[in-house]
Amino acid sequence: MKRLSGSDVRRSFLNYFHSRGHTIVPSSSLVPKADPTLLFTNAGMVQFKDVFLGVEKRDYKRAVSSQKCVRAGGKHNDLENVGRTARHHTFFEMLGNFSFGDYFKEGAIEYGWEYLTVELGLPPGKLWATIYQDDDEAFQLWQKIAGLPGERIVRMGEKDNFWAMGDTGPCGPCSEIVIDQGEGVGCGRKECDIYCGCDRYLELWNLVFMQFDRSPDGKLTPLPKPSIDTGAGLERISAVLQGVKSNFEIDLLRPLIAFVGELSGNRYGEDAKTDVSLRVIADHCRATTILLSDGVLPSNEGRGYVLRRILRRGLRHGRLLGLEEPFMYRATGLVVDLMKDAYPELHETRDYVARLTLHEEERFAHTIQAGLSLFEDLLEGLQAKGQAQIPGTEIFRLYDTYGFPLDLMQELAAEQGLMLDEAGFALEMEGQRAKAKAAWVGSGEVGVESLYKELASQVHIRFLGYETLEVEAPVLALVKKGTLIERAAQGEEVEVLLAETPFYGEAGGQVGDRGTLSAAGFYAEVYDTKLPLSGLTVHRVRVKNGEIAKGQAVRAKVDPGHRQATALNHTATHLLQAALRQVLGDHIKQAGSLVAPDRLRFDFTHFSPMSDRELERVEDLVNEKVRQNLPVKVGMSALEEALNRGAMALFGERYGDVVRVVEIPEFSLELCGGTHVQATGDIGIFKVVTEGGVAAGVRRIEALTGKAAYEYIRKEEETLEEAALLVKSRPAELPEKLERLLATLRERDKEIERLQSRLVTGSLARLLEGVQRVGGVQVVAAEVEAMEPKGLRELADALKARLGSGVIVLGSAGDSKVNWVAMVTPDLVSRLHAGRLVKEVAQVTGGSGGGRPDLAEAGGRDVNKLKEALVAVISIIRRELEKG
RNA sequence: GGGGCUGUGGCGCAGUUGGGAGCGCGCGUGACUGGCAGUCACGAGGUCACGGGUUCAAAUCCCGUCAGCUCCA
Repeated sequence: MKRLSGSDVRRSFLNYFHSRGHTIVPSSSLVPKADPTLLFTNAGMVQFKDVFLGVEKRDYKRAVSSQKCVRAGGKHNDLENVGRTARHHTFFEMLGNFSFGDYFKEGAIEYGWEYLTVELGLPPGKLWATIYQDDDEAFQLWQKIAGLPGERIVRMGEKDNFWAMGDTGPCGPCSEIVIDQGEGVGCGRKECDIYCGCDRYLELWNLVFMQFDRSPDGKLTPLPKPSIDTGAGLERISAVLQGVKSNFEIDLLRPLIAFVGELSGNRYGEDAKTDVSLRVIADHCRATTILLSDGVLPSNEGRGYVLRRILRRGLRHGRLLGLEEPFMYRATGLVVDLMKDAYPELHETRDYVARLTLHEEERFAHTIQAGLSLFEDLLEGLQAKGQAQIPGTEIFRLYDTYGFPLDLMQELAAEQGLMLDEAGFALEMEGQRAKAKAAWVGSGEVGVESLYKELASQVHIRFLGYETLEVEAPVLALVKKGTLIERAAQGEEVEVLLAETPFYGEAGGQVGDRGTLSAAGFYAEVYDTKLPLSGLTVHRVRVKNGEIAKGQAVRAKVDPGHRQATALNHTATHLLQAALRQVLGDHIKQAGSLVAPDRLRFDFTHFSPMSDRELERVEDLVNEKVRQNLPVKVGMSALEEALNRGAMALFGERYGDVVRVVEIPEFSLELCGGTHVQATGDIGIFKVVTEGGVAAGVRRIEALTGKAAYEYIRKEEETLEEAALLVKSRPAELPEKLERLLATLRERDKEIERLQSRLVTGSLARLLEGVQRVGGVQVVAAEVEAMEPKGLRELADALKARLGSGVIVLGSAGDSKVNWVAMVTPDLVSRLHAGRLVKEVAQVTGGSGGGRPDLAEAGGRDVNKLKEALVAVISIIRRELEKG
């Protein structure tokens, strides 16, 4: 048996199969392209799914790869097990060889056996094979090729040894190669055998024999070209070769454990509890680093949420080890060093990954801090009431709203001798799940009309719009309100299908063309063009003159102005995306796009609002490219080749073998079916109008080009000039001028305040002279000069101080409004309520009010009734005093 | 896709039934002072995220927008 490092194993695997006619295919991203059903790439075959399905063709029939994989969330959820076992990981690498209709069972078993026993030198006597119960063919092959005795070939059921991609589609039996590590490994029980779940019998490699196609009714039909898909965990094989009992002790993981152990002052292997934490952190550091590097961002939903959970779980275990300061960001660099040979892209994103990890660590520390103080308050309250259990609703609130980790709560509660009402918590959680699920129903997709599907299968429409804007072609079909018709007359709105068309149907965010259809005695306006299915261009038409009939030849003419204006925006969109990637980073991906003749809208993935500076740099960069007047090159290319050259593809989009590529030399390369300008200079000016958020992690930019951009800038300029004119200034001096104006304004405000307080003291004497006595209580009821509630309050305060004891009611008339303030000194509040008093007074002036017993405010509308209301004050006070 | 929470001086936050915008730290000035956050006095600093609505009156209630946090899918 050879003793190989993880990197050596990886290399030897790729080389072994390469020298046997397999193409080495680089690992695909952890974010599966064109597969929205899958959260993360979780097996080597993911990137070959369409090849197995026959949808996609590649120029090789044998492939080998070492694939980055993540299992966390979804069907394969290993998250909670990670760290507690020797084998579970969130991130791992899967080695696999693949045959697409080339060699089958025999070849797969031959290669598998030879690689393990000859190349790696594993002892044949220790190897076993499991097969599917009915697969006699595999049984015989294992005997013949490997010379395995019958008792070391074990038949297993459907659950273990029958593999399927989904409920329907390719599937088949599989066969696992298992190594018996001897009695010293695993559970150690005498009766331990291959059916035991322990590590003594370790599954090394799964060979999948894809040989059936399962139809929706469950029937299996043999595939014409059976295929092979295999997968072997790199970590497992390395563990066996390095003679260690756990995946975590191999050279790819051990340095991480050592690093974290050193940071926290823990030695691996000394304490079972801290060992779990060390393993968790080592694993989660790998997952975090690689997920971030592949463009996943921590967020509160989807993939990003899984990443956040992994990262935070790592941090939680860091705290258990006593690491309270950020530390994971330091470990990401080590991950890069351990893995960069195999995955060079890690190197490029090194700093970015560390930065983001640190950011997320700080954010989590913040969350914990906030949660801790809330939790302490909660405990205090409960202990005061003598409760020994924390209610589930409270736990849920902390968890749900503030993200406070459940296990941390358990820990803290236990310290205080308190219990958690976990059943109650589970109930709340269930309610939340049910709500989310219920909301999910009903948001179904809109299906393509069946008529279109039928038409698409019958006709083939050639699109000529890239080369020409004018074509003469016969009418294939006319559709009105979802049904086929024979003819359409003047005034009717119908959908027209032509045998050939220069019209671009709405696709890839670019709006459909407009134009005209005409023939002798017939004329119609095309107001929109749709592409409900690939290759099915539908013209939406309003018949202006004459009649159109099926079979008739018409002249189809695209509105060139509309097309050109749209092209400007489309090319500009490509420039924008490239510029965003250059300024903000490679995590920028298109998340939506609208290309219209009058504007463009671009949605992209980014974690925070763009700063003014960033926006400026993006806009500058695009305009620079416009001025360089770069040629826009459009060509066809093999999908593979285009992707290898780094072409931007749309997430979730399926592409054919041959794709259209739009290139702006040394700046932008995208797969795109849209129409573009000849050279970037045609765009003229590029101007961003808005930047904002649409969803978590998605930003939106709206921008203008060409004439629209020019007009926009001109309009801004006019507004500025107008504003400058208003303050008798010029645009360039406007900010300075406004600053001065604001300063004087502030001065004035203060001046007014000063004057008002002088007014207060001035009117004080007059008001004090007018003190009346009602039943032995001093009363001031007076009108004062126009004053806001604030001024009135101050005046009343001053009066109150002078009076010592008494009641004050002040009214002040504004333009069409009366303001009232009433005060009652503390010694009188038991007999008089300022709120009730002022309310009644204000009602005389057609308003209302209220407030505290000692201070109240009110307002009214009828300025002329002010005097009358003041007279009423006296009688109201008299009445109230007599009552009490 | 569906919930919950938050947004108030530079920072951290309080603000009760709608009725006087506050606290701590920081900042400025002055005086005092041998200290571990020196002490005291005075002062500057606010679009209560933004926009509507209700009301005599909104930081407070209602609706919307933006931003952030957080849970579920």
